[in-house]
Amino acid sequence: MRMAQQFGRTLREAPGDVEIVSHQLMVRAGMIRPLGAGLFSLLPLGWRVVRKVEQIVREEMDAIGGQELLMPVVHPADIWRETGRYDQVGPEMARFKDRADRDMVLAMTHEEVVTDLARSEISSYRQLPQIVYHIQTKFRDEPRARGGLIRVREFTMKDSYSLDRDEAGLDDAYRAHWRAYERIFRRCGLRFLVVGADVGMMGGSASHEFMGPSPNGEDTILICPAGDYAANREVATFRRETPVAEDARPMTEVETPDATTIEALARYLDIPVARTAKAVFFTGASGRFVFAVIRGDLDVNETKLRGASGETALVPATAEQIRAVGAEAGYGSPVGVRDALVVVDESVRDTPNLVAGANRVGWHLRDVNLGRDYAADVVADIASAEAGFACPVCGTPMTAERAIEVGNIFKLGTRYSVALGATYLDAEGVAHPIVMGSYGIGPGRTAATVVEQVADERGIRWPVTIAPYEVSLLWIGTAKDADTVVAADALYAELTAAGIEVLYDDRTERAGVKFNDADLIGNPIRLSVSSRTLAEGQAELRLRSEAESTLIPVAEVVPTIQRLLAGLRAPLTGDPAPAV
RNA sequence: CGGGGUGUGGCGCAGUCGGUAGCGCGCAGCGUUUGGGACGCUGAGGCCGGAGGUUCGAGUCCUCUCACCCCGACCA
Repeated sequence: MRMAQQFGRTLREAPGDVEIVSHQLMVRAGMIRPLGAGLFSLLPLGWRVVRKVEQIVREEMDAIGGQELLMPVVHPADIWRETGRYDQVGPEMARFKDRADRDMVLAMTHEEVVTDLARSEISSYRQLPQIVYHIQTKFRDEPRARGGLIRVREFTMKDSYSLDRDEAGLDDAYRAHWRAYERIFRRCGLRFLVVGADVGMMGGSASHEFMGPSPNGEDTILICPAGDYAANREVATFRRETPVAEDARPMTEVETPDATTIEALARYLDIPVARTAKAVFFTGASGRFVFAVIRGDLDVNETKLRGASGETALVPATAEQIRAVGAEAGYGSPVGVRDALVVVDESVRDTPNLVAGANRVGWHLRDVNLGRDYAADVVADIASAEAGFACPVCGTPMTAERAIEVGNIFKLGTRYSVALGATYLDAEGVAHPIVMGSYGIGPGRTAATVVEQVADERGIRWPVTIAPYEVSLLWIGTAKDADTVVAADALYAELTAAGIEVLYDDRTERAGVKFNDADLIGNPIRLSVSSRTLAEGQAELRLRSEAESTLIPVAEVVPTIQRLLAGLRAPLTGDPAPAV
């Protein structure tokens, strides 16, 4: 491609409201342009990158037996009503009516449609297993889009679905996807981790996320440095300390003026925060009051609490709701509360004689004990894991890292096939629901996450596998320097003929402008010629990832670049590196 | 949805006490320059997010509204 003809220009400065590095660089490099909140056009340069990611995804999905198809973006609401998600999913699903006043939705995922296909296409165990996938637009009306391509409202997603006879088949499909995803992200040059995750609105029995570590990530993952464990903080567990061995003492009241926070309380009574009990109040989606109790040094993890309480959603309770169950904000404890689901963290079960609220302003209770002074409806792990907490497997203190979710895999089981009646007949003629899995990757978000990881102060350093072009070719000098332009034109033709992807900066610009744009756009190899190099019959070669350049004879440009490209590709694809 | 912020030419910004809009970059033309974002001259380009109000007069003051960004809530 000749840059003089390229649609979309580079910018010296990013728009003022752009914050994160991938967003800035992709806008400056002329790869993306905003249309509205969370809505982007992909310009030719950016679209090439995303298409390359998609192509890698296709190849790896095909390699595990996936069959590509295409499902609609617009769905009748009825099919979402059949699975119950029409009411379960909130305003993040866009809804509208067609001209005949029928309720319609914009697809935010495709379990319903693929299950509908399965119930009409699959009738026998002989037709299973199957993996189908598509790369299709999704719309999720996020309450807050942010970070360029990291969190958008409209995006394309590769989603695949496995259809199996039984759990063992699902396990195979799940493992196959796991391996395929590892290959995909490795080929994209992404640094990533696989972590255990929450199943969320998808339902089902297991889920893992593929996370690209980045300070701009929206998720926190906990990692065991010994390599024994990695999980999203939403679900991360940790090894608990051994229970405190201590006889229960009689409960007594103590006046604690102005001690409305755990810290203030511990200071006032001169006790460790770990000897206090903290109460946190929520109203569940069912309308039930959820009364969570946890030791003062820990925090409640809402995802875990949701699971333990059986509620699909939790919102903080209001002061009136808190008083209605007999508690008092700031001085709350489960002692004497009514009409509430009391969920107690294991830490409280394992630590006797805690200081807890008296449900009376200015008063606390000493030596409160679970079972004697109040009852728990549920005792569970509802604590949030933090950096430094012990690995649940080996006990090593874990580290916490921010990361971007680039892919996820779910074992769905039979939730959708039962709801929609997608069944097959086994060899005995008995009907069974199809066992399903669903698996997603966001190619645009993957590309942006790579940028987050590889950017330097000059711009992007694309891995060769997903760079918009393999080579940036530029001539240095003036347009009147006809010989230089002729030589560069010839190199462009020669490289292109050899099947090498070249972005040719044929513009009449000064050297600095061309170098800076090449660094910004970030193709892995830069080749430049000028009257100076040509006088020696040479061209200058430089890798975007390195500071040093070398001169090579013009006649050897094509084989040299082919060798370099193979060398850059090898560590990403697992192909053998060429002999040097 | 709560809190904070910003809307002035394609991009980055200034605009004081209310007096009829400016700078840098970019863009077009000409000339000089030419290996890491050159210089000079000339020029094009703005309903100051929108609506209402106050005023002789509003980019500037008031009210409402819209959009975008950040933090939080939320979220596969």
